[in-house]
Amino acid sequence: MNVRTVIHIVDDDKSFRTAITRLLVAHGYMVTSYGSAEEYLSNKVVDRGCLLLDVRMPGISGLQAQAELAERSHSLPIVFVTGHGDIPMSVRAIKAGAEDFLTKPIPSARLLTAIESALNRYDETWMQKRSMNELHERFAKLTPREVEVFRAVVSGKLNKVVADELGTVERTIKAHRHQVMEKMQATSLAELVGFSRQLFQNQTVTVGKENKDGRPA
Amino acid sequence: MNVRTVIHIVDDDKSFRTAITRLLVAHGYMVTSYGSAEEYLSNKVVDRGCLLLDVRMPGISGLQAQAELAERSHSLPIVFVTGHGDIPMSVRAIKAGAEDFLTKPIPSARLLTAIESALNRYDETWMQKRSMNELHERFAKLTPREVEVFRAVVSGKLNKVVADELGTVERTIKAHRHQVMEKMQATSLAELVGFSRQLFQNQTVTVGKENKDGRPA
DNA sequence: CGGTGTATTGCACCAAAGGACAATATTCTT
DNA sequence: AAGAATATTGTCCTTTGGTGCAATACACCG
Repeated sequence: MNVRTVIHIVDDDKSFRTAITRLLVAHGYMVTSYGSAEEYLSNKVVDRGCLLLDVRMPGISGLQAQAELAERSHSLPIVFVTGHGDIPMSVRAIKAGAEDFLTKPIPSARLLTAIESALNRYDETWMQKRSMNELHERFAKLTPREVEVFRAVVSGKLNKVVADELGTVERTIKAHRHQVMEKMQATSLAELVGFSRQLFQNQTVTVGKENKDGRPA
Repeated sequence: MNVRTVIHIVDDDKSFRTAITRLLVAHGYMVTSYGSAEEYLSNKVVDRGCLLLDVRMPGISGLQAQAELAERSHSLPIVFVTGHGDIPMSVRAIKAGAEDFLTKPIPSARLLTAIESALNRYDETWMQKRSMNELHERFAKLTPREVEVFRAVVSGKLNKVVADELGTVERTIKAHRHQVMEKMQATSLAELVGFSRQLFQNQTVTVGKENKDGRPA
C-alpha cells in the first residue's frame, strides 16, 4: 500500500472546484472538494496532502477556518485561493502560517508549484510531528514523581541535589532515574536531555553575562 | 545611559519621510531616514529599532534590500511600506520574515502598532541572538580535536568509545573533555548538550519506529 | 482482602567521570 | 632557539552514576 496524497479543495464556487479538480487529477493528484469550510472541518483528514482554501465563503471564512485548524494542530499546509483578496488579508494568512496566497484566476503552473511546495512542507513537518507524538506518549507514562526527577536530571543536577530538593535520598532518585531512562527509552543522559528539549522547547537557555544597560555591544 | 530606540525610514519619497518622521518623533521615537536602500545598507545599525522599508524605489528595491539584510543576519525587523503593492509582493515579503506589510496611505494607528510589534520582536530576538553569539565565541575557542570530542560527548558516547573512534585512549578524552567543559563554560553534561542543541539545532532527533509505508497511523 | 502500581530505602559492587600532579612530543610563533 | 599552544598519556584517588537484590509502606481496584 502506497502513501495517499490528497488535495482538499474548499470553495463555495462549484465551477472552480470542478475546474481545479480536473487540473489536479490530470496531474496525478487525488482530490476531494468541499463547498464550505464547515463541511471540511467536520471531516478529519489523515492523509498526506494539502488544503486549497478559499478566503471568502458563506459561513465560516477561510481565515477563520485556518485559525480553527491551527487550534486542532492540523497538519495539512494551507494554500489560500481567492478571487477578492487584499494585502492585509494575505499578510494575515501568511503570518498565520499559510503556505501561499493565490488570487484567481490562478495560472496552473503557479498553483502546481504552490502545491508542491506545500507537500514538501508537509513531509518535513510530518516526521517531526510523529517523533514528537512518540515522545509525548513515552512521557505520559511517567509517574508524577518521575516527571519531577526527569526535569531535575535534565537540568544537570546531581542525584544527591535532586534528592535534597525532593526531600528524599540519593538511592531513591537513582531508582526513579532508572525508571525515567527506561520509560523514555533513552540510552544516555545526553539523549534524555535531547528528548527534554524536544518536549519542552520553551525552556530556552540564555547564556552570557548581562550588559548593564541591556544593550548589545 | 538608556537604550536608544531608532526607527529607520527608507523611502525615496521625501515628503513621506518627513511626514512619518514627524509622526514618530511626536510619539517619542528617534528617527533616521534614508532616500534609498543603498544609503541605508551602507550604514551599520546597532541600536534597538526597526526598519520602515519602501518596496518600490529607484536602485535597490525593498525586497532586494530585505534579502541583502537577511544574508548579513541583520537584526532589525522590517515593516514594509508601499504605495503600489500587490498580493504576491506582500506574500513574498512576509514569507521572507517581514514583520508587516502596509500600504499607503497608512493610518497612524496602524503604523504605530506595527512598529510596536516589530520592536517586541526585536526584543525577543535580541536575547537569543546575544546568547547564540556568546556560545559561538566559546565554541570558536575549541581546538579541532576538542570539537571532535565535544560532538562525540554530547551525542552520549562513553569516553572509552570516543577514545576508540578517535584512535586514542580514555585518559586523553578525559583531558579534552575537561577542556571542552572549561571553554564552553558548562557546569554539567546536560548543560553542554543544551549548548550543542543551540549551536547546531540542525541535528534534529527523530524518534520512533518507521511505519512500513512511512505514513501516520 | 489480595494484587498491582507507586514511592521509598538499604547494602554492596561495578563502571564511568573527573580532578590532581606530572610528563612527553609536536607545531607554530616571536 | 625559547616559549606558547596543542595533543597526548600515565597513575592514583574521589565522586557520581548505575545495577542487582530485597524490603517496607501506601493507595487503589476488583
